[in-house]
Amino acid sequence: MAKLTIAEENYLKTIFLNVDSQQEDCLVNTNTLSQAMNTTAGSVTDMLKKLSEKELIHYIPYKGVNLTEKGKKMAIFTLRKQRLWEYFLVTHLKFSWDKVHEIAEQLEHIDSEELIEKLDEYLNYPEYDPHGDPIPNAKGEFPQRKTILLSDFPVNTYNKAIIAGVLTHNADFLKFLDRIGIHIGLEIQITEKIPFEDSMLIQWKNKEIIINRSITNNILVYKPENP
Amino acid sequence: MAKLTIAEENYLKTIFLNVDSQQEDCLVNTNTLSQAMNTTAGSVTDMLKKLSEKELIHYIPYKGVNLTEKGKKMAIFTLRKQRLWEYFLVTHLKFSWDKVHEIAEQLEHIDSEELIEKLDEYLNYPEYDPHGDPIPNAKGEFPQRKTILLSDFPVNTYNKAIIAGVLTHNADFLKFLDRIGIHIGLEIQITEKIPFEDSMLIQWKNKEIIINRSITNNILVYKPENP
DNA sequence: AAAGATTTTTAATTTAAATTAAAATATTTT
DNA sequence: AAAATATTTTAATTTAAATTAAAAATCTTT
Repeated sequence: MAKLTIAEENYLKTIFLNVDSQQEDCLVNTNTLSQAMNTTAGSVTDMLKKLSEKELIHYIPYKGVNLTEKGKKMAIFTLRKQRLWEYFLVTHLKFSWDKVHEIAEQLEHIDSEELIEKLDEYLNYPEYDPHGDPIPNAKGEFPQRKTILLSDFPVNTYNKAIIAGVLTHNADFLKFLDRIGIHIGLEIQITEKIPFEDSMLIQWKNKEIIINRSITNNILVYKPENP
Repeated sequence: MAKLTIAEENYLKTIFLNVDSQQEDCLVNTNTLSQAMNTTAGSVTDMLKKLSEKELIHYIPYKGVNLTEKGKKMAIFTLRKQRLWEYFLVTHLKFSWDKVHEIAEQLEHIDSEELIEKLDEYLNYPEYDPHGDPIPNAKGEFPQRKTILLSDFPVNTYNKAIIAGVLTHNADFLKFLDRIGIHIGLEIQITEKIPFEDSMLIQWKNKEIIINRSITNNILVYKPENP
């Protein structure tokens, strides 16, 4: 695998995360990247030219970018590193899930495939990181799981769900979830949808709370195996 | 603690390692540093000016450098990080001691005190790394132990020694030690000194070998508690 | 103590990445 | 479809670090 600079790895990762979710040949535009990476459009254009030179992206000026197969491979490997480190930090070093982001951002750029494969083995090949994000395996394959947004959960047809992950890693949001007791793996019951702010009434054990769309739009869930 | 660049941390660490062993107000010179760091004298001078600006070193042009208290603190913290990571790589991820150097060189620059303190706790506060180098604690204090070079061991007065550490981390040297079965903690018996190449006859269990000065000059030993 | 050798510093360049402001191109609105 | 607005690119600077070659200082030798 060719060696990339830290900035290059970060760009590829960000492009991957902004293109993946959407349709086939969708392009990410310059501004989206400059915002996601907290930099300016000018800096982004500069870097896009370099990445295009190296055949890591398909770049159409004024239109946007896409990853090449090579670029996608690198982006997925960076994600793999990031998520394995996050898993290690939370499960072994006892970091809280709202604090691991910055540290994993640094650790993910350590350049050693052997390190990552040994770390993966040591951690016993986890499939999901502490935020519920899938960890690609050494071949770059993601584990499959059908999840939906809590906000899209069909209350009428069914009403039990298990928390699978979160869409934002914003520290305040994560601390808020800690505070109310929501964590990955928790089984909740969705009792009612309330029009005001698209709120939902959810409950588990002896708890019953109302959360609005700013919460439900950021939580992924799946249906339990045995209803 | 003020934040340093990777290059700055490396310079401080190298100065520390080249000044520490010798007398009180010894100075390291530019050329020593350029060789130790695989760079040119010109680059070193540039960096020395910056470090001096930041009051991390005492720099006397044409004479050499020394660390200030502040610089020493930073250098020791960098060593702490490097050695804790080496310990982790060998004891937990099962790396061999000849392979950890490059990776630890990268890991030591991850910027998070909390990470290091949690790692230290997780590792159960080890005092020596896999090469036998002392790991400073969170206060910057080194464990104390009286070791001597195997080549200086007084064969006549006493003849048992325990391997404490190695002075070079050269991979071929370490693999050689693996090959002949010498490892940290091994108790050996020093049977004889032989003038040719300052060789020594050493033995343990059913093994008996002769090693010359290029080996004995790079091995640290100490005397067993109960002779 | 002067000549020659070695070491150090200075100064001019190079590279990767970021920033800013101006110019060019798209998109949206009327 | 032209005008107004958004976005994107270009070009000129900035910063950290490294390199190279020339100039300056120091050390060694006689």
